[in-house]
Amino acid sequence: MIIKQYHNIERFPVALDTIIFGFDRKTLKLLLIKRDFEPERGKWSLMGGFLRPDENLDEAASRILMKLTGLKNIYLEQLYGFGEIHRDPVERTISIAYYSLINILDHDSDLVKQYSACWFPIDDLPDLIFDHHKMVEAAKARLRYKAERQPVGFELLPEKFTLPELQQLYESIYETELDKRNFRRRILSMGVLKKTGEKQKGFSKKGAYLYMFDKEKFDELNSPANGPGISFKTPNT
Amino acid sequence: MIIKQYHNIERFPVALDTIIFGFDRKTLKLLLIKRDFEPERGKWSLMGGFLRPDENLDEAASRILMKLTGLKNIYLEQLYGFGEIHRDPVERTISIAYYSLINILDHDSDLVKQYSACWFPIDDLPDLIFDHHKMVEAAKARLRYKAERQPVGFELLPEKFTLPELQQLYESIYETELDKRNFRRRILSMGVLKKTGEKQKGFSKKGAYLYMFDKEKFDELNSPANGPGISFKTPNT
DNA sequence: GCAAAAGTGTTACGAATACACCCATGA
DNA sequence: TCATGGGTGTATTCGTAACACTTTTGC
Repeated sequence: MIIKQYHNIERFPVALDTIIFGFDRKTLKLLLIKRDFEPERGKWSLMGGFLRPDENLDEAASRILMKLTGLKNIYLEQLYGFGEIHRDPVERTISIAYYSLINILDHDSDLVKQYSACWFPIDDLPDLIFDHHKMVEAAKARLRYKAERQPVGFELLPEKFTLPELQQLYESIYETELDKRNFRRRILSMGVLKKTGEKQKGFSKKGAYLYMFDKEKFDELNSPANGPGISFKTPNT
Repeated sequence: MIIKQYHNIERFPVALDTIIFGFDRKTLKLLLIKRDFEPERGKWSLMGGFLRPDENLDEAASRILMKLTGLKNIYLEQLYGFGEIHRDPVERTISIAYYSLINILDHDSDLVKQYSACWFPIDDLPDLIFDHHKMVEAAKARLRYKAERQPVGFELLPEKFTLPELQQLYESIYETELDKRNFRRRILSMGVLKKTGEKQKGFSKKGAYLYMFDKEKFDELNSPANGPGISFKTPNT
């Protein structure tokens, strides 16, 4: 006999909440939405939604991210499952948190307006509903972990960027200042940056060289054959 | 108006599956159970169960671990949420995987018999049902990560243990051989081991000194005030 | 010509690695 | 007495950290 479903067990709504990181060439930011429904109407929250029967967790998170930003094929990674009994006052809900890294200039600002969404600097966030602040803390920790081993600029920066911008990004992530010379040496020694030869205009008088990520080199270095791959240690200076 | 539940959304069974690591002073092992119910009766599987309304995720994982091992207050950490649509052929189920570290000698062997459970060496596992092999891979990776920064022997070894035993454990986790002298230096330099003065009898002719973990020192070093804490890098030799 | 940001090299220190011999004891 | 596993020290290499001056150019 084939069983068609389990018996005597409870079923729960499964939510996906996404921490959306962006970087505007100066500050690391999160995209938050203002709730226009109860409970907690008017408060700030992460973008979220419920799992549907026809999608797996990654697909659901992707759909929810798309809904707010209009973006597809975005870096998205599962973070942690949150399941405190009263975390959602409406009904017992299990939430799987995801975090994503997007180029802040790419997103669809009409959609963002529609959701009364807003970018907040990571070190100056408003109060959040439910346990969303815990999710944000977990995402910050995970991003630091990830940045130690991969140049996260892949996702957070535009195609071409300068080393001072990349350094600025790392400084935001680690909430610390880095030494220019040591940072350059380390990041260049990974061997995954290509100098384009072009210089950035407009920002500084001298102008900084624009770089691109060399995805081929990166994939090569990160292939299983080459072990754990490149690494960028948590820096002190 | 206060809403009592969400509308027009699907609800899902939420399962917890636990990867149970043990170490028998020689080999790193996993505790698996033989399913005596359909589907996949007779195949091997991780110990699992469904979330109940009156417990959070950690509590549920704890209860399930207790059910098989008889052990309470065990190291248990959430790993990852698995939610492929057809991962469970009976019904769409979301599973949150946990891994736990136990001292293999502590568990209740009657319970284990009752479940037809069995310890398998980590490098010689049987086929597992559903996506349980993926869960095991994730757990192995996480354990390596954890062992880099904390002496996992806290949980996997008995109260008193020798350095050769601890080295054996690390060698199982990393699936590599380590240099005795370098291992000792590194592990002792963490400053979280206490030499008891006693020697182990029976195993080797000379006898090795027994050590204990110094939990106070460990907590001190890992307190937020002291930054990221001690670390044990992935070794080569 | 000067303010503002970009770019560059060297030294010092500490951590990780490689490596080989003596010690204690039970059989 | 000898076989087995336990215990110890040093030289070398490599990565990280600390640190200050020159270059370019828009104003």
